[in-house]
Amino acid sequence: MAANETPYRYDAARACEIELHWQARWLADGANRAANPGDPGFDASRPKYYILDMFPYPSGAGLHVGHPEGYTATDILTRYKVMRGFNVLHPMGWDAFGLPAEQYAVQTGVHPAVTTRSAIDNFRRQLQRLGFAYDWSREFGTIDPDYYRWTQWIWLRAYHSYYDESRACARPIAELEAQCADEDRATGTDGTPWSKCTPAQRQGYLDTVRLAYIGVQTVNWCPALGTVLANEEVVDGRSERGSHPVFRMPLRQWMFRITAYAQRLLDDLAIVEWPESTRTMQAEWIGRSEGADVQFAVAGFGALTIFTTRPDTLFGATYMVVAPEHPLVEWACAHNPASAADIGGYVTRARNRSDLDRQAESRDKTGIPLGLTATNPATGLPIPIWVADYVLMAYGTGAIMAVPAHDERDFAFATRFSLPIRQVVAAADGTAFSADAAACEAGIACNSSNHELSLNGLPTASAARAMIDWLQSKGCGVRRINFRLRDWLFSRQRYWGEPFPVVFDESGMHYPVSPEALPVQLPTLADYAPVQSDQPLPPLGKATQWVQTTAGAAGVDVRLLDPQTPVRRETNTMPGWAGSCWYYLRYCDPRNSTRFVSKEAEHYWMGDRGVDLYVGGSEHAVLHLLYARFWHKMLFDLGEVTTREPFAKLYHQGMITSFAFERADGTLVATDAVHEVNGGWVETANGAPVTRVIAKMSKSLKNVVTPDEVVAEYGADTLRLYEMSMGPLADSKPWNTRDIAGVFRFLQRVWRLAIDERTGELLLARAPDAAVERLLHRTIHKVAHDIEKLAFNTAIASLIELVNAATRPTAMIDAADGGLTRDQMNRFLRALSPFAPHICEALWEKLGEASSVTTSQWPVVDVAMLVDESIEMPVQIQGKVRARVQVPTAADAAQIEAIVLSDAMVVQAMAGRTAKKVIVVPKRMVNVLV
RNA sequence: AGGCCUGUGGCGGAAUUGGCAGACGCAGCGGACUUAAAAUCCGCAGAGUUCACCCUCAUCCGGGUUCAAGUCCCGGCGGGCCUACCA
Repeated sequence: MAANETPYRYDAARACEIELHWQARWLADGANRAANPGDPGFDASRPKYYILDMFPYPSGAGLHVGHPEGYTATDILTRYKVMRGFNVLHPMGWDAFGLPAEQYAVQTGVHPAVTTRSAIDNFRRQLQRLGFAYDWSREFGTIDPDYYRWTQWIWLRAYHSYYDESRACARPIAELEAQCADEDRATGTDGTPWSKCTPAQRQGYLDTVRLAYIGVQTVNWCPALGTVLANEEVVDGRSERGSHPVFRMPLRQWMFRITAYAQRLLDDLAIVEWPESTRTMQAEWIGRSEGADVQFAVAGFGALTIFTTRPDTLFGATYMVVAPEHPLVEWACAHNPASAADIGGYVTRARNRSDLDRQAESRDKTGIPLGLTATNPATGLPIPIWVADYVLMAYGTGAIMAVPAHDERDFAFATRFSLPIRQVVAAADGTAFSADAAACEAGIACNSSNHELSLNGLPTASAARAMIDWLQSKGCGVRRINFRLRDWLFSRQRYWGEPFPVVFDESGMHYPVSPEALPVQLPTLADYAPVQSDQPLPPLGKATQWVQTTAGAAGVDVRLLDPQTPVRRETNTMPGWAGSCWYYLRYCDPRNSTRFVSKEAEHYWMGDRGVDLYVGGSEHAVLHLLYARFWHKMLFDLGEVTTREPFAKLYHQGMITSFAFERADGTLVATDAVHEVNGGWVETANGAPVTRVIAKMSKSLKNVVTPDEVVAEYGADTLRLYEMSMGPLADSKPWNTRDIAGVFRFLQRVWRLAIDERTGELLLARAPDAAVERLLHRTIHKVAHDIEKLAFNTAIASLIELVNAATRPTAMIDAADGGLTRDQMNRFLRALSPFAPHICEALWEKLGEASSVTTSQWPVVDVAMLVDESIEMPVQIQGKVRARVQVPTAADAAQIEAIVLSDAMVVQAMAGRTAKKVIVVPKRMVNVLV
């Protein structure tokens, strides 16, 4: 009965029908295609805008409602910018190589090429079902040979380049080779002139300067994952992914010399419009510190060099510590057989301890004396040298001078082993030095003089300068800037990644594959499982036919190697980050088969400052965003791109969380094990009360929501609108299924405003209501303003207010009464369309408009409609609101004051007292002080 | 341990950045329509107080600046994120 009365209602079925219809049409019409310069239909007079979402990694589980949050935001902005006359590039693709896909394949026994493709298909289906205005003609995946061909090409560009410190940019390594030959430069450790060097020696030298180089490094080896990991992928001594233990071991690996770019990566954080927190995290990761290298003489050994940020405390250095891996340790054992066993024992224990264990013991310092002394260059006194694992080989020089009086770690160590503590800095505020804690703050140097130098009385900064000057004059120290950032380990012992375009001959020398021979295709391997072992064994090693080949077959330039030469391919693969380092460039020109991106397309879409808006999660604040910046800067130096930075403006959407329930003991309960009892919640099994808390969505808590289920129940427009109305884009917000009904009802009201649910006929007002017309102008104005601010929640609130104001009461039978006129409806639909494009298309068509609402112009606002003739102003007496007065909008402060003081309510509230002072803020408020 | 962010009704959140706290939505309550319900429409709705009006109190707690503080400053408490022996 009821259904018959309103057969044209906007319900889930109708929403879905409309959405599928328009999604198919957009795709068929190429509605969201962006034309490149030179393409038919390209309009050079329009400004460009490049809006990018972070590359999704398609997992087998499909999308959850967190994914579309950022995508909906960028979609709204895209549609808005298009209506504003911009050429908008808004692409989507897939980051599909890497560990998770491979792990999933190993678990299921289905080849990653298969599982990845089906995951991509599923992601694409889900995204298209939400009606996002991506230019799907630009879609690609990192696993496409047409794409990774260029990933390999960029790697080769780095391989063929070195960092010219004098010019602070990357240059072709051929230039350096030519210089070496011209000058017959002595290279390497033994000083052999270039002309006398063997090819292997020359290559060895060049490998010390290449941007993509091979070298022996202490790496993070994760036996459970069967691969090594980058520093960025290791958290608390465990793998970031899967949380498996990670061990340190030396290995010959491909690296990127990202450290050459440390200063520029730091400096250029100033020219990007990024969240402060993200810039801070990158700056801290790069970790610049200023200080000095200081040499301490060790009898027999030579100089022990340390790095310190506090050269001003050199007089307080009472002992030294080297890392267990430091060469001095081995030397000490060789020269002091008596204690060699003890030292060796300590070093072995320290080395076998994973970083995780070191972490667990945290402040409990361990160490053992080396039985050596060094001479403190400032005091001339001998000080003992210890080995301890609180000093890290990878930072600085792997050795420190210990100043226990002014360094917490050294203080803890000195206390533990009863080493002397010598104060050399006095607190600036005169606080006396206490022997139970280190005083690390800057202060005034004291007890710091020898017969040539006195720092006494100098504040820390100038004391440090004076000390460095003195050390430099004595030739035993030098000013130095040190970075925490280390070179980027770029090899993985896994199958599912880009192969390196490089081969080795029998002597172990490496040769690049020539660019024309790219891509080096990843061979199809039936057994791709990682080998769990103590030693890294790349799975590609099993493809013996592929690995063992000839220089000619591998595509090595004949000028480098005779085509018949037997060579072995590199069996490591690139890490998952490789593909995402440059995908934003490929989107500019995704089908180019002769260049990674045409100069013209790159120049047009990247413009002066790169991607205009980049939206993605803050979890990539360091890893992806640092790597991509590094690649971009290399490409910039090599003349391949035109901007210094890839992403001009970055925005992190917040996480969508969910509810879970917590027992009295703090443990969590799955949502399906709880039910609501008059306003509270109890655990179904035992009736015990539980409290609702906010938690991450997880399978175990049964609180994961997928877009598919929401779309089925309400439609895509409702899902989009709900996610945008939840709160500020940047905040983390809990999903509350109950709230979705609110925005769904809003869309139903929009529909009902335009359509008679009983007949399906248009409902349009005869004449515009003046108040509604004013409100419409204000709404459109506010929505535009809010979209530019990415404040979608408040934009939606104002659209709701407008619809509520325009909604005709049920009792109003005549369709031509109330509601919106055709012209008003037209403008309203255009303003709503970026948020809920499908329903707007359907109603737009009902209005008789021929083309799509998405190609219409953003409605024009009459600024005269934004101001009223008179406004109500609150009047405070003594800071409390006691009255409201109506004043002309144009009234100045004096006129307002006059109106206020003559107002009956005000007079009454003042109770005969006289105004001592009247503060008038036009258009805001009035405060009368009596 | 340090750094950054954050704290507003029963709930998600607004507040033009110092100017009427609680927009909008959820949940709730009342009314109209209906035989009834659903749906819809119209209202109410921070707390206190003898309907209402008024008044008082109210943006985690305590101080401060100001004619005026959710907003700025100082101190404390709670929540979140990041870093964590980096010399």
